[in-house]
Amino acid sequence: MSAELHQASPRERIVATAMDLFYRQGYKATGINQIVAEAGVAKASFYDHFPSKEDLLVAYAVEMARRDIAFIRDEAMKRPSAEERFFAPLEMLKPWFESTHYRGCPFQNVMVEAPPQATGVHEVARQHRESFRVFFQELALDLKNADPACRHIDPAAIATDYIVIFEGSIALCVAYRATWPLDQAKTMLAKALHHTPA
Amino acid sequence: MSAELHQASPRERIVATAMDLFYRQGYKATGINQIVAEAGVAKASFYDHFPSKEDLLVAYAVEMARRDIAFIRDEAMKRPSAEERFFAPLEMLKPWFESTHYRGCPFQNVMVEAPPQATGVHEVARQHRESFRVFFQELALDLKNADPACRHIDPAAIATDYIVIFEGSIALCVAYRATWPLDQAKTMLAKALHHTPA
DNA sequence: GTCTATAAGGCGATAGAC
DNA sequence: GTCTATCGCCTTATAGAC
Repeated sequence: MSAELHQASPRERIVATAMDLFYRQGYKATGINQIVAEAGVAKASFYDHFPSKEDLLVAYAVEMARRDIAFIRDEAMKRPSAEERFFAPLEMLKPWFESTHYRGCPFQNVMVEAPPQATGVHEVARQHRESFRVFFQELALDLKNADPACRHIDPAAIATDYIVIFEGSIALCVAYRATWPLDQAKTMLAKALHHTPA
Repeated sequence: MSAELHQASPRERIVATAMDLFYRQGYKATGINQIVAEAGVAKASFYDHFPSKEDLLVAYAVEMARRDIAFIRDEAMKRPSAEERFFAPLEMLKPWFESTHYRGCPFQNVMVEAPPQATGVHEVARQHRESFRVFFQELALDLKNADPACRHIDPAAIATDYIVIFEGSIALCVAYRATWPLDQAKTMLAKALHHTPA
């Protein structure tokens, strides 16, 4: 258990531990025993806060979604130009993947590992993707207003393109254990921006 | 155990069972006990053919890759026009996802579930993606030669675009439990084909 | 090849004492 | 809240009889 978590509540320590282990090791590969040990809580306390392991998975997904969208928004908004903000989500992934050894998108992973009956988790993952699409649309609108060369773009259409390219490059980064798919994604998006609609 | 497998060798029955269960249920969710039971082989026979569960996972990945690329090539080559062949890989996924309840790409799933030290499986998955990229390049070249409107395209560049869009739409089909990302992918690729390079 | 039995351990989850 | 103990079940893997 890390030092900064020593004073947090048991529930917070459990969720914080799950944030780390579920992502790094996977859901099924992480046992309750390891979670309670690393969180420094008694097993009885765990089941006091979470009726089952699946409930913790939901809490994990909710918290991950919250942090993910908050982080990506904050980072993007630090960029000075609309174009830099537009590409920020892709730029941010490079150091993230290198530091996490290419474990990819937590929600792509959750879709694979979560039991089919765990509808709550799947719904959180779907909702999170929708949040991303909306954010991409905002970025595209921002760009449309700021850059005369992008005057003609359709923010909604660009956002849908963006999410397909975004997800695809993430999956490929994991497969190839490399970050070139992110550069590829950036190039493809740039082409989409300057493509004159038929 | 299904009827047609009754006369196959024990090893073939084991692999055939794994092809079904590893994909449908996932690797970690499928136990050796279930595999030997459904394959109709004794547990000792299983460990005679596969030293460990991980070895079966490698055999699963190899066989899945072989079938996958063979199936997609055969189906694509049945199409009469170069354009239909080019889009065939995307078209084929629609009924597949609907019939398998959106379990997505076996190799995206394997990447998530396979233990990190299972380097053999990860290598098979990476190689399979490379096979797809090569096939996409062949399709693009075919299209370039057949369609005067595509005279200007760069098959290698189109293939890289294709694989990013391909993987992305697969991941989104799983997330949204819908096939619209495949249509989106097709539209994006069509735009890429007719986009005049700068 | 088949069968049963079992080892050795992890799993999720519970109970009771403090 | 903590601790330990345990339940029942599952896991991968092995051993021995036929």
